[in-house]
Amino acid sequence: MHSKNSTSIQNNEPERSFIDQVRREQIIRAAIESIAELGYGGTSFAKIAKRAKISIGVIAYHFAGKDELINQTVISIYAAGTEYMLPRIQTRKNASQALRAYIETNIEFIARHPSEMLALAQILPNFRDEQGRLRYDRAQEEPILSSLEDLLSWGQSSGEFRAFDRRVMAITIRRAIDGFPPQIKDEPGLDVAAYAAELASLFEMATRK
Amino acid sequence: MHSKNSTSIQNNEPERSFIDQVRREQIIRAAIESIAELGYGGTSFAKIAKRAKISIGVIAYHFAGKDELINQTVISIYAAGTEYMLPRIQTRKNASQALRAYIETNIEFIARHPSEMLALAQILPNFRDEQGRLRYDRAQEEPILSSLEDLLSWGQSSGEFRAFDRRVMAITIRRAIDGFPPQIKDEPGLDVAAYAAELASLFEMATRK
Amino acid sequence: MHSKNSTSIQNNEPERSFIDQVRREQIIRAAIESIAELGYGGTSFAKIAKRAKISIGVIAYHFAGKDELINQTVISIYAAGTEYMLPRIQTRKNASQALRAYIETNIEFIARHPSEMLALAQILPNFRDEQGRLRYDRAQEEPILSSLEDLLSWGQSSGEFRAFDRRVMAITIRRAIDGFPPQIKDEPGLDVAAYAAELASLFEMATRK
Amino acid sequence: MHSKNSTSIQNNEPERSFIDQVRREQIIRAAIESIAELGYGGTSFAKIAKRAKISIGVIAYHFAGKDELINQTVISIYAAGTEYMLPRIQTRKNASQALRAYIETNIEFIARHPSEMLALAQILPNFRDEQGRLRYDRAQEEPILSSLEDLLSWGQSSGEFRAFDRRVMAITIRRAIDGFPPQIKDEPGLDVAAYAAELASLFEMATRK
DNA sequence: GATGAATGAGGCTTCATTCAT
DNA sequence: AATGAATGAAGCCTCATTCAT
Repeated sequence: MHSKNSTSIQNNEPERSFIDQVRREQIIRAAIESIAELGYGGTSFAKIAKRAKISIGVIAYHFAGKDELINQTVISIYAAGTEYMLPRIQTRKNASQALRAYIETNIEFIARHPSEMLALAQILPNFRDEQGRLRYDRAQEEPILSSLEDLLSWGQSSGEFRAFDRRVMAITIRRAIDGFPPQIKDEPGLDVAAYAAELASLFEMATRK
Repeated sequence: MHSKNSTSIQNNEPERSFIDQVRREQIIRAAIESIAELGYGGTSFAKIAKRAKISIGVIAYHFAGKDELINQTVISIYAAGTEYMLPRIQTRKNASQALRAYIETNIEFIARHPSEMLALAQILPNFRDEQGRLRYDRAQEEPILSSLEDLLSWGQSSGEFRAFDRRVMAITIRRAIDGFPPQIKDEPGLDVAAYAAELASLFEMATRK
Repeated sequence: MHSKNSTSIQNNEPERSFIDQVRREQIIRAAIESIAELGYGGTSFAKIAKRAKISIGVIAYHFAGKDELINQTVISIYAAGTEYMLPRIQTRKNASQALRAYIETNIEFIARHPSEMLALAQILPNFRDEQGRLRYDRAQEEPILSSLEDLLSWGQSSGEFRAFDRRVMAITIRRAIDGFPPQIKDEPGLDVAAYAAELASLFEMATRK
Repeated sequence: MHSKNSTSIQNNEPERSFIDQVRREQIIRAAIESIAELGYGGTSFAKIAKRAKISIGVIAYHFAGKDELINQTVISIYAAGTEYMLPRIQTRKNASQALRAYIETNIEFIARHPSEMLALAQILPNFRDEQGRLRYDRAQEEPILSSLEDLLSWGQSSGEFRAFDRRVMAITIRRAIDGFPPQIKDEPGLDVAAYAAELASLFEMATRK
């Protein structure tokens, strides 16, 4: 098995057998849960294997190494997020509505996938190469910020939004969203819809003319 | 040496010789730099010792263990932050001014102490006990959030601020601030004052009536 | 499949299907190339399988284990060597000519089969049993040395050669030949015929009366 | 401890404590014996540690890694060889005597240090880097061959030796010497002096006019 | 006939910690 | 006050082998 396809998003993936796919998903699931619960540093092949009730060697058989496992985990989470959010955000009448949808949909997704998002929040600032450089640095976040800035740009040119610095606004929105996973974990009974609405209103005030 | 300060009741800090204090600060400094550069997981006693040009044993001698070293590092950073920010934030005429000062002062401090804040951003979500529970969880952040909510409450009762959920607003402000360290690291030439002003304006719009 | 050939008594080789033979040769070829390039320790079933573009399991299916694969590889190389050299060495008029032919033919064969000989030079001193004893020790080389000593003996009794210790001479000749594979690998443009002639002359001087 | 100084012969070595030196020598000795007995591939930190009656971690403490241990082992063996042989070979009246001394001294040294030489014969063709390239390739042997060629050159210009290819002769002499360790191991009762004398005579015949 | 899947042993390395000096 | 030395646990990874399909 194996075959790292690293950080690239392209589809160099070799065809995989059904059983291989199932195992990989099972392992990724166990990895997500372990990282969400014990943190990135607290997660090891041994812990993942125990959680998935398989032997350690199975992980090494299905993934080329720790790097590939983590990478695939990130890809898997991003894919789930995109699949969920894309149709809910696109095709809005105006920028104001689109921004509200963007924020609310993100918060909803987080509330539905708290483990995934906690895991992601652990992996992103901890996953590094041998020299200690972050594997997912600001450059990786660029497309996310860019598309958000496009949305803000739309609102400004349409006259809905005031003249703010789009980059600062985009970053602030992202940080508000990214900060939600620990929130929901700490307070599981939280009214998610209300939180999302409050956050959307906050940025509506912050952006409007 | 050794002795966690939690054991001493009266003073909360055992008397330390001058040389001991110097060594501790030297080690904490090296720890901060290593964590900022290599991350929490990439930092070990060995790396800290090499950076401080001392033997590994010295660390074990001056700190009871890894936990105490990290704890003292956090305390040291918080102390520096409080010392810097407290006089600059207090004694403001109105809540609106106070909020602006709060945000700008925080951003300024981060820009002046990027390593400390990067280290803190690494420690907080990674420092765990044997069971995997975060040592610094939401509960530890409570006082910070509370005092910020007090500020917001002041603005609301004075009529300066609109009726928003104070907790959501406080969290969003904190996340905006906490997200700045990687920002300044990635883009060292960034105009900090402008960024701070923009952020302050953003939340001024978001809070005002 | 499987079945070490040592178990079959009569034939010393169980009947093999055509496809089985082809596969075995393919695997042995890949093994030779891998060992020649990466060394004995750097070669594994995984590396061989990748080079032969087959799955690891195939090797296990066609060979009872690593031992049998290596054994068959050695046998295959020896067979090729014998087939090449035997007709070129036998039936010489005198011992002096025979010795020259022996040396030159050996060097020629090595130059034509550098991978095989490099692999052999890796296997012989590394292939061991569970107790760490060499599978191919001095005893295995005995027939080769003996036949060479016979040649030397012939020259001494015919009066062509002086009275030297035949064993020491035989070993020295073999080591001169065995040392050639890395030579040719390091310097591919080497004039092989000249090297062989020089070596033959060297031992002509060393043996003649 | 640690501090690799790799393949370089220079003395970048940091000062070492007495106890550290003793441990390093002890570990190197155990490594030599293990490699001589079980081969390069059969030797591991675990085997070395058991032989030296220390824990595995001790090896990791005193050597930066496997590479440094093997490197230091080679250096140690070469140093012993040079120390033994240099005074016995230098200052000879003529080239013929010098060549005889060279061969006999080498053989004597091997007979006195069979484990070292067997270990060396294992390490040289097996010690490789991550890409599979030999750490000690032909280039490393160059100085040895060169000094031997110088000796041969001396004999040719003095009129003692005939006009042969010095490189081929030098290589053949080296291979004759390098082939001796397994010889003496296989036949411990061997008359070393006789073997050495026979070999010296062989090359005397091969070189003389 | 052939393969993908799984396993357990063993490899080297890093780590925090303890201890004698 | 400081350090060098040692340790055992745990980490990831590679390997030859076995087994069910």
